[in-house]
Amino acid sequence: MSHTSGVRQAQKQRTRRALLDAALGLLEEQSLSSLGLREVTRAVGVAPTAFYRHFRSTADLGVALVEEALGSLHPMIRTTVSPAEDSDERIARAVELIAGHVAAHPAHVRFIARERHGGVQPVREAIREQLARFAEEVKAELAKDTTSAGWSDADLRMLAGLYVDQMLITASLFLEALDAPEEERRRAAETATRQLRLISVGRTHWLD
Amino acid sequence: MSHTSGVRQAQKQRTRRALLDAALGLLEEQSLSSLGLREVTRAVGVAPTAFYRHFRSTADLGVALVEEALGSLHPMIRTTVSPAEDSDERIARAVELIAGHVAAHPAHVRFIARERHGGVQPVREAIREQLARFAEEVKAELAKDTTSAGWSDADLRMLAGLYVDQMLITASLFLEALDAPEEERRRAAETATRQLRLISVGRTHWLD
DNA sequence: AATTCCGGAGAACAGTTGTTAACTGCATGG
DNA sequence: CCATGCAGTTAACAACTGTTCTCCGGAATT
Repeated sequence: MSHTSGVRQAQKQRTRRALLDAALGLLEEQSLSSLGLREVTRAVGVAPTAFYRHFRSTADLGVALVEEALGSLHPMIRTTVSPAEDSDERIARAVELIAGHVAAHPAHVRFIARERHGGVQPVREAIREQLARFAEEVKAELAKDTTSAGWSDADLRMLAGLYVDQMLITASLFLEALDAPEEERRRAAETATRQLRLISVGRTHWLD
Repeated sequence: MSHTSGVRQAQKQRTRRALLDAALGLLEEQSLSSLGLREVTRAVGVAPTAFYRHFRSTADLGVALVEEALGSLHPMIRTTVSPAEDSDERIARAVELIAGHVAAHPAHVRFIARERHGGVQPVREAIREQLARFAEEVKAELAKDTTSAGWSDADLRMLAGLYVDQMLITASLFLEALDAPEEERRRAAETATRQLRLISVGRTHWLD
């Protein structure tokens, strides 16, 4: 039987975390396909060979980062997309939630935006998979809404995909405005809100 | 006076083209920040130092690729977004046009999608600038449309941005489906059409 | 208390990288 | 026709890369 805790495993997890954090930091100014294994271990202060005790390659580390960045985000979906009395209020809440997430985890957001179409296939695949799960969850939530009565399955899928893509666009918009003066950040939120509102309008008149 | 043609300058342009093409080819499986100067010259069959006769660095080459990939695309905007009798017909024409462009220049599209949020700042900047120009042109075209009567400047800007983003999303969707069976490509076109149609519906009911 | 297990260190490997300098050959302009 | 300009070459540089093998110390197991 393998103890889940213990001095040994705890220390291992600590260096693993250090590797992930160091990589995430280095990835703010480059992309994964140019991230060197030695570069990461040097930043942590550990021997290059120690890297192999945790990851097969930097691509492997990238996949782990994807799970970390997106895996813990699923619970957020339900509360965001779920129906509310006021449509505008739900939109405002969603925009605020995205803005807060970007401010709290900018490196994670940058990593996803960068590697979604990046040069490392397994990582692209992992992101695509997570986003597909997101879309499916959004679709399931949309199906509950009374607004979606009479919608075809393809229509629901289309709208869910649109929402997921819009979420990423909004996130990367906030990311660009992170270090900018507050006025620009306000304008970003304004734009995102307007766009979501237009989609919402299109939604309510879809079956005309 | 410097002759624009001549055996000398012609040969220089030929190797320059060879460098750009080789780089574009190599960038199908990696990102710019990991693209080596020697890698490019080796692919062309030229000495590494010859690279410097054309570009200061690989980032510089990247900027040149951006101009090549997006610079020649501006004339397309007007004809695509310009008003038509039938809205659905315009949408279908736009989707077809994007699909055709992706099929004709897949490497260019992949490059833009990859480096838009990639690890090389000057290239990101160049892409951002070109896309901003696109958005402005789309906005100018939208302003002419009778559907946009009574729209505020911020509303027009929002919609133009939405269209530009949607164009990129659609392009990268087609890109993923390029080597896939025809049925998947058809579904991609279907989804893109539906999404544009929903935006169109939202547009016509915006001022309710 | 003795033994196994295992995360990490150390050294060495062949190969790669960007950049420099000094060169060569040939089209160009006077 | 001769002198200049300049795209491309050759050689060399220090620094870097991923990966292998061997080893060490201490926690975990018995």
